[in-house]
Amino acid sequence: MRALGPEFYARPVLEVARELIGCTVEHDGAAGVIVETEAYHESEPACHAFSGLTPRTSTLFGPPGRAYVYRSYGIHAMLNAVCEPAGVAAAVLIRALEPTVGLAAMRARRRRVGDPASDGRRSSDVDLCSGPGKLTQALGISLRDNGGDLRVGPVRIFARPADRPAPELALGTRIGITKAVELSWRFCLAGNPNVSRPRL
DNA sequence: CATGGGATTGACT
DNA sequence: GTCAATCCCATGC
Repeated sequence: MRALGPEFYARPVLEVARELIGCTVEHDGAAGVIVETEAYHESEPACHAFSGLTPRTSTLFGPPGRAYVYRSYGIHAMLNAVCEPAGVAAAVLIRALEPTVGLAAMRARRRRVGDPASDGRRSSDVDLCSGPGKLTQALGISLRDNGGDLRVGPVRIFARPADRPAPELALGTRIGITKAVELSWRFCLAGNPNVSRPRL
């Protein structure tokens, strides 16, 4: 498998968001195929970089092909791929994966600590990575991964195998935002059960 | 320096 | 369907 480099990400963010569907995210021995993404761009108010360069958004304004990881609701880490040329702030939020490698490690990291009653209660493995906070927990991705090179790691993204046809996509509006809610900048692998709710 | 608000999730009614 | 948890950081005095 080939890790994607800056030339892949240094393009319009909507294009990258579409083409990341079917690619593979890997970290610390666990991996999954991307089945859901959202695009964010400095020109629209839902993007963290809308109000300019701050310490928090510096990764977004930096070179493409890096990880932008931030904390949401004080609890969850969110994984994004920085896109467009350096100086233009844009990123693709990775929202859901189909788990492929390291399922046991994912289950262990997703198991709630200090709650033995929850062991074995998981309905199925679609709960492992079916949301942006879930997949970072399952893969062990944390804020320390912010700014890391997605070609080199520790978090890496690999190209979709060239011998397979482009997947059929469904698109809709982005989830959990209060501004620019009308933009259809969410992309899903049509019919995949690992997509987060609401399904498209 | 104090305050307020999330690109969410899981537990509960 | 409702709701709390929890922390980083942007903003404003």
